[in-house]
Amino acid sequence: MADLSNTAIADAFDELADLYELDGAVVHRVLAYRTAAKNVRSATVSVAQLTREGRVTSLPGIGRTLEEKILAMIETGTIPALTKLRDRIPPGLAAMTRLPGVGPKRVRALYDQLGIDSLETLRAAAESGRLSGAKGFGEKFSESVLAALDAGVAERPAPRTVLDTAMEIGERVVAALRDHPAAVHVEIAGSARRLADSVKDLDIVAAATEPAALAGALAGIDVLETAGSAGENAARGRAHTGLGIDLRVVEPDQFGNLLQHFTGSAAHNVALREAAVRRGLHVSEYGILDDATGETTRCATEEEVYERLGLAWIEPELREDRGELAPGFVPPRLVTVEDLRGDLHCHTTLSDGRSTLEDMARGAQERGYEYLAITDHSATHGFGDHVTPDELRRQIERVRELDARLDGITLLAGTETNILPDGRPDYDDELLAELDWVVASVHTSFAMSERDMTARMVAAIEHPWIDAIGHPTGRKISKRDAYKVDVDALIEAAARTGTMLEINGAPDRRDLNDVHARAAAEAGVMVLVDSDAHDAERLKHVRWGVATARRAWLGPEQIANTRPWAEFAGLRKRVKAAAA
DNA sequence: GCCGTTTTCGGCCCGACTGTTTTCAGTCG
Repeated sequence: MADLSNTAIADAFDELADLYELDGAVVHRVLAYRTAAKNVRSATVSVAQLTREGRVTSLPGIGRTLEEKILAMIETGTIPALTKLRDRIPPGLAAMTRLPGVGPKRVRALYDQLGIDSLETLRAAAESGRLSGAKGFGEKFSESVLAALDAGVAERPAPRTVLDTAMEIGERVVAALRDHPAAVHVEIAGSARRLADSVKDLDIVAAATEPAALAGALAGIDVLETAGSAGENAARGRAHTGLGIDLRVVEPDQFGNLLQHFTGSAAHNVALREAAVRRGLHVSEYGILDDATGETTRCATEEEVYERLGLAWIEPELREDRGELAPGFVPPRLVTVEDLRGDLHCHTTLSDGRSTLEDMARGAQERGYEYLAITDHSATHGFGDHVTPDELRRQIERVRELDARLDGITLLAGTETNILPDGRPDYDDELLAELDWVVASVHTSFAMSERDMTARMVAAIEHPWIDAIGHPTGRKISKRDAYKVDVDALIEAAARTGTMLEINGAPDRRDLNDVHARAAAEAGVMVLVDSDAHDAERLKHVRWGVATARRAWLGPEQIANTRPWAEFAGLRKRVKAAAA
C-alpha cells in the first residue's frame, strides 16, 4: 500500500503554483496548477493509481504535462521542475505574499529592484526608508507593510472560526436585521452557507426597501464589537470573538444575483461564469448581461439566476466545482437531520458525559429517534473516567432494564472502545460479544507512522465485534491535523468487512470529512452520522455531521442510521456475520 | 497549462478598491 497520496500530489502542485507565480509565469499557468491541486485533493480515488492506469487525464484540470509530473513523483519521489524552482526562488518570498496588499508581482519587484528576499530584509528596507524609493512603491505602502509586520500577520495564519460558532453569531445577526423595518430578505452567504468546516469571515446579504438604512443597522447589533460603513449599502464589523462580518444590501430585484455571488465558492462561480460566457452571458453580483441584446437581467431569486443559465438550482453545500456543473448533473436528494432515526455514539456520566443514561434516552426520544446506542469510553480511557469490564457489565444491565421500561425507542448497550496501538480493542472479545453495538476509536498514540497507524486501524476494522469506527482520522478543525493514516485503505477494509465508518458530528471534528465520506460511500461503505454527544443537549450536534454528509453529496440511502431500527439492526456486522 | 455547441489555437469570471498614477497595475474576494 503506502502509495503516493492525493494530498502529496496536491501539495506539490500548490507549491509549483506559488513558485511559478513568484517566477513571473503567466497567471493562467499558475491557475492551472491551483485548479489541478484542488481537483487532486478532492478526488475520491487514488490519483497515483489512476496515473499508473493511464487514466489520470480524465480528471478535470489534468493534461499531458501534469500527468508526466505525477509520473515523475511516482517514479523518483520528486518533480524536476519543482527542484529547479526551489533552487531559484528564495524561500522567504512566499512568506512576504501573506502580507495584505502584497502579492507575487510586488514581491518579485522588490526582490529584483532591492534584493529583498525575506520578511526581515523587508522590515529593514521599510524602516530605513529605502522601500518607498522603489519604483511603484510609495510612503503608504511602506507604512502598511510595517503595520502588518508589527501585527505579526505574516507569521500567523489567518485565524478561522469553526462553523458552529460562526453560525451562532450569523443567525443572531440575521435575526436582528430581519427585525428592521426596511428588511425584505436577509441571509447568511459565503462558506458558512455552504456549511464548510470553518470560515474566515461571515458574509451576510440582504435586500431592503432602503438599502442604506439596513446597512447602517449592523452597528447596533449586540454580538458586534465594532461596525462601520464600508461604502454605499455595505457595512463591515467584527464580532466580540474577532470574527469579521461583511454585510451587503441591494434592492429586492437583485437579491438573487447577490446571494448567488456571495455564496460562492470562488471555484463554483468561476466555472459557472466560464460556462455562461460560452453562451454569451456575463454573470456578476449585479445581474446577467446578455451579449446578444446588451441587456442585463436582474434576478430576485437564486433559482432565477440558475434558470437563466439553463441550470437547475444547486444546493449551496455542493457549490465547490466538484462536478455539480458538469453536463448531465442530476441534483441529488441530500440527507437531512429529519432523516435520521437513531444515534450510535454518545456518552453518559458513566464515563465523561454530563447527562445520565435516563436523560440521554429522554433526549433521544424528544428528537423522535427510534434507537440510541450508549457508547461510553472504555477500559483504558484514562482521565479518571475509564470504564472497567465489570462496570460495563453493570451498565449493560442498566441499559437493558431501562430499554424494557421505555416505549418507542430501542436502547443499545454499547461502548466506544479504544483501539490500542497494536490494533486490538481494550475489552475482551467475550465482553464485546455481550454488547449490541461497538464503536472503536483511536484516542492514544497519535504519532505513529502512516504505515503503522493504517495497520492498527485496519486490524480494528477486521475485528469481528467492532461494528463501526468513530472519528476515523482524529482531526480537530482549526486545532490539530488528522493523524497520519491511509484513509483509502480504511475505506477498502471497511467495504470488505461490512464495518461502518462514522461522520462524527462534534462541530470541531466532522470526521470523516466531506471528501473522505464521499469516497467511502462510493466504495459501498455504510456511513453513520453520529453526535458523539456528551450531554443530552448536544445530541443536536448531528446537524454538523449531516452538513458534512451533504457536502459529500450523500443521500439518506447512503447513511445507515436513516434506516428504521428493524433494518438497521440487520446491517450490523455482528448480525450479518451470525446470519452468514 | 488546460480545453473545445466559436476544438488543436487562442482564449481562460467579474467587479471594487488602493495607491501611485495622469490611465492603470496589482490585489482581493
